[in-house]
Amino acid sequence: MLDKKRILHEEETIREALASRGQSIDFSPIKDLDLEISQMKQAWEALREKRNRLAQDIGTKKRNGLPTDDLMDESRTVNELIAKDEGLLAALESRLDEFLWGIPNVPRPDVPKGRSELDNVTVRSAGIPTSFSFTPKPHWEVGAELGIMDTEHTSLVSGSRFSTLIGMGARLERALTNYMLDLHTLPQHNPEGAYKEHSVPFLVRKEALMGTGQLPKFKEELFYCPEDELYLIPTAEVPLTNLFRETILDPSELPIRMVAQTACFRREAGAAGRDSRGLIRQHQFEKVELVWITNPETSSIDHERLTADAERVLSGLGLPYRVISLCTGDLGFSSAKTYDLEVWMPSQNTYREISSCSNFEDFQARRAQIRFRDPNTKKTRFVHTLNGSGLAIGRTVAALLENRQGPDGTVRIPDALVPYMGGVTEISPPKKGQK
RNA sequence: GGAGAGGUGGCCGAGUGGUCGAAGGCGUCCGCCUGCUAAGCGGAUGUGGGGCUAAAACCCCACCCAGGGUUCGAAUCCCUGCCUCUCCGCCA
Repeated sequence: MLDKKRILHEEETIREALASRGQSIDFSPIKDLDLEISQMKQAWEALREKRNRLAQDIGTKKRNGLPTDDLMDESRTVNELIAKDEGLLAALESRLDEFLWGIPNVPRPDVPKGRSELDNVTVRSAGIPTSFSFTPKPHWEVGAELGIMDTEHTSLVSGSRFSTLIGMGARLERALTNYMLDLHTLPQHNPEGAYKEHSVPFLVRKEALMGTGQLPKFKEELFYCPEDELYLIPTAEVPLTNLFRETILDPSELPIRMVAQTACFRREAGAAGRDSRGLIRQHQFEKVELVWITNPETSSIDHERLTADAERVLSGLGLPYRVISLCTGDLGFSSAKTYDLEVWMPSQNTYREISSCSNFEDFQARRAQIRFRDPNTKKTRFVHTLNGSGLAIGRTVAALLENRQGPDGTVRIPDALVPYMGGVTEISPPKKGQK
């Protein structure tokens, strides 16, 4: 959520900034509503003051045994006016809220301008696209031939966009999870500062999703359990960030670095037909998520650090990737700046997103009321929040199967992962007659 | 699922209809005292909004889990919801 005052004071700047992400928003309703609300509120407050006075006077008189009927009548009249104002105020405020909660974040000035993903800018790349002496297969074929991945039978169980990893496939997923968590949590891997591991709920309330920005606008993307009014998390960002909702932090606690491995659940409404095969776009996938709660003064540098932390996972696994800066038109609703990490996918002969690292500045903090006390002014300020995948596990499995496949279908395990695989260095196709 | 208890400021905790934004304690901050530390003494110390202001001081409104209700007046009474705890049952 944007600061209402900022909208009123820098209307033109913000209007232009939002236009750069393809949103044309007319702020005049906000101006009108705000004026109307503040006038009405002042009137309402004056009435409350009057009622408070009357109630006090009645108390005093009663104690002294004096009559109070006239004051009580007056108070009743005032109360009617108050009730009337309150009804009007509530209606106005909910209209203003609806407006404010639906406005996306303002891009940072250093975000490249553009209309769509075609205008995203490659910031750097690492490794070179894997070359093969044969035609590389898509990961679902590699996985099926290795007997480590199933979708056919799984669809009978859960429908489309679900899969089952089996044997070494499941082991690979577990190894990746542990590898990533170690990389982020162990001090020897993290000279800049280790992440604290969290194990969080997968079901959350509406308020948490409002806080991080998935609601109210993107309800159709979420799985929902109406009986209990709980939503399945689309990312660990939601429980992690909201862990600090409605808190005032001491600046010495910042930055807070958290990591959590969770399943993530997404309905993928509107993605019909896209990436329908394989592990790229599933209703449920594992992800290791990094979250920072940090100081506004350092959030920009912190964003670079967080991105570098996610990159270390890819380079550690020897996967070719590139970092792109999302242009204004491709930026997510809550984000002020986003780097996507894209891994090379040989079967598609292109890079595919495997991590998204964003700086939300105070957008989520304002929604979730996460603040800290500024030691200089002694006043509360909103923190900045950052998060990024470190990494999406399913997509990492896919990338490894594709980039490290051999002509006979054998997949070599990266050195860094071998200890986590119990010493296994490769996954080979089952011999004929075996399964 | 059944029975009961409870949710008050950073924390503990008092407060059952009016002078309560809330006693007392702890913590924190400032000052005094002190060779240093501790103790001691004095003072300050919630959040949001509005008015006034150069800025403060100051004044007003709201907030004692949330939402309703009763009342001239609610932290206090009633209802609903949420959450926590205890016991029983069930269960990974």
